Amino acid sequence: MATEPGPPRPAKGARPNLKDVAARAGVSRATAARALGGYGYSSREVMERVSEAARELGYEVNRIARTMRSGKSDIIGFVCADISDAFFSSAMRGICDVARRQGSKVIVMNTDDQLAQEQEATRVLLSHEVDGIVITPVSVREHAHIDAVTDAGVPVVSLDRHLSDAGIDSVVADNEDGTAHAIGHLIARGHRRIAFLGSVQPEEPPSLRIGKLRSSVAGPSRPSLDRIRGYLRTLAGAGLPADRDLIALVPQGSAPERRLEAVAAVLALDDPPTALFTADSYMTKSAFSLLSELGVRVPEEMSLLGFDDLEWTTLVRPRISVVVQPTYDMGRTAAEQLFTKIAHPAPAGGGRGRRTVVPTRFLDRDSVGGSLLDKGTGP
Amino acid sequence: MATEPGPPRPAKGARPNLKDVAARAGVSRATAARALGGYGYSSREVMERVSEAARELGYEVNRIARTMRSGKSDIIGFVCADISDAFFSSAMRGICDVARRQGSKVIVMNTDDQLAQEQEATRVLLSHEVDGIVITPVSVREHAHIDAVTDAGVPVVSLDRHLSDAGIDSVVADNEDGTAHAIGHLIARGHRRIAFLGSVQPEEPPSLRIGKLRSSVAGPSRPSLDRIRGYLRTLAGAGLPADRDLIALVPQGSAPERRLEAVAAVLALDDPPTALFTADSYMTKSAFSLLSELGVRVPEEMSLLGFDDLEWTTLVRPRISVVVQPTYDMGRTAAEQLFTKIAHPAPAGGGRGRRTVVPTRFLDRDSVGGSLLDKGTGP
DNA sequence: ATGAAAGCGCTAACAT
DNA sequence: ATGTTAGCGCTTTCAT
Repeated sequence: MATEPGPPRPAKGARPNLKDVAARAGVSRATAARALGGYGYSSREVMERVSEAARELGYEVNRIARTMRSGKSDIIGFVCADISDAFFSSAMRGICDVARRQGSKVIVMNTDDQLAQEQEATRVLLSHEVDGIVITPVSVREHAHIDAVTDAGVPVVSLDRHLSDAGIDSVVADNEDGTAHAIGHLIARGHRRIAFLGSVQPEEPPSLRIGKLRSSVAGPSRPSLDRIRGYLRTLAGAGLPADRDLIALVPQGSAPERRLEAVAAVLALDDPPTALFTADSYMTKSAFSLLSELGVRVPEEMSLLGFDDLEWTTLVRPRISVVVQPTYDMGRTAAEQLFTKIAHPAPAGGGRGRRTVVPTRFLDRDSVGGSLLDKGTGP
Repeated sequence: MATEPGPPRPAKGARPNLKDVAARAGVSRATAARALGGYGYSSREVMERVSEAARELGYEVNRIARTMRSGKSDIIGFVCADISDAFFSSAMRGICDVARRQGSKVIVMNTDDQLAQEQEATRVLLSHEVDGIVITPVSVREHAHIDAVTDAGVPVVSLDRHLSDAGIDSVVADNEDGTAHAIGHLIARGHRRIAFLGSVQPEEPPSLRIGKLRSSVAGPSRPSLDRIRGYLRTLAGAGLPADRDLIALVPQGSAPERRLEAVAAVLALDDPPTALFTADSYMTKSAFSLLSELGVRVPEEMSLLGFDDLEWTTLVRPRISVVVQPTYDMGRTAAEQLFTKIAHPAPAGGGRGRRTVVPTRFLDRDSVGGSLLDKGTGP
């Protein structure tokens, strides 16, 4: 039992703890903690001896114990509908990258757009003492469970949706303006009858009021509604009448057939549109599929313009013009704001909730042509 | 200070703990824990009183404290190259679904295929006391850090890659057979010169030996190499010569241009192929793009067959025939095996590591035609 | 069937 | 600059 070359080692094959390191370095646990944690005072010599011991033992702090003591877990939560969806997995990557830089990790919870699952997710995350949560809320009205999180002193940032009248920061794309720009582009190309194909939350359906001069959609801000607003606003701004028949809304999460039917119905109108604006990637896919199946030539016979970029939009012919939102950056931004709040806890009450709107970009490709009704349009 | 209707409540706005519940129910902490946890004995009456108190207080167990005591965190880790990649996000969803059923959560760590990041990821997960880890290892040889995890008594399941000679369970697709089937299909359609376009780990390059009668590729099993094996094997089985010029391998993570060049080089051969087998989704995309740009008609002038299904493969014309791996199910299966190991810890040493190979499916669509060399092929 | 008490590994307040 | 000590919230013997 030599003691000189081999100072105390933990007998077990288990992970060494701070006591082991301290013993090996011949100091107290508190000193070892200070030396390793880099806080408080410790002499250079002790610092070296301790980190040497830690290295030899392969010591790694037990973050559970640290969390218990400090209240900081170095874990944040991401609550979304479905991580396998391209929007969320891209945002997730942005969140992860920020978290890593902060020494934090991310737990993902899928809700499938079910409020009950979202409520459970927040409870579970709270019970794991997460430092904060990025959430894409199912509902923009029912947010008692989210308030409960902030009430517990845990910062929350809402992604992709503003929460009405909750003092919660949010990061969303400029859905209304992005759509407005796209519709403006169609109008500039001579289109007068432009269809809007989109999805809406079945639980929070919009109530559309289509008027001769002004049209509007009631309900709180959310991407699906804001895009309709952008559409309506631009039409009105150009003095064009809105036509209820040109607006097809299917419930979110509908079977692909429902979307196809919606597109087909619009195409079959007596006075059909000359351009289709598809307000989300699912609709864009359905519309493109159907047009392609029907042999409708794009953009010669029908223009197509969509929201959300996807890999395939440049692979098909014609390449689809789209409005893109910076999904990765939205995740990144949400996470950055979250960590700011974690570092500087708001003084209770928290104010109004900062709303960050990130710009979309319009990618002009080949799926929009001049309107057939608009004679004299060059190639 | 009425005590009858309002038994003790925690004064603070903070989360109530077991002591609060116990006090309100008028029992000891141990009893409250038993009643809530559903273990040990407790009278029906006490049980009801305790859960009533818990409900009233909005009590939720503090899992950090529970983990500290029990050693079980109800968290598992998923270590992958990049969660925004479709393969991983789909697998992730499978893992999450299983975890949820088990009352567990998932922390994701991205490695960008960097060994150093993977090593750090495993260390970090260990320090969070995760119950197990699903990992897609960067390297199939360098797995000391993974062994360290199992040595710490934490189960690991490897996804998409077998670990050579490590006693670690793995779940992979039947890359070799899936490819063999696809190549067999091409041969049956009369193709004799079939190009193989794929990617390989820059750190673990394969050494190809192309012989008159037999060809082989050295190196441990991994998807990229196994697909080459399936290709070579099928060629040999059909008595067809392998041609080194028809095999183009770019380093994984190469810029798109590199892939495009590789495809172009194969097309420009003096004796060009009549069919292209693209061994991963990136290559499929590059090949399709280039063919489309060059105006090469598929499948009339060139057949195309790929590995991995993607949304766009049915959107483009012709629709691409592909070999698909069940990504969601692979994640699900890996997680199921992980939880089995968590529930029944292996008796140290752990045996040889169970290898699960999940079948791929061949989706015969429109991108494969009869070879031009093969006269008399019907439409 | 219930309670008392120890202790998981760490950090932070206090003492030296 | 370093050591001592208490305690985070829970689970789990061990008594009763």
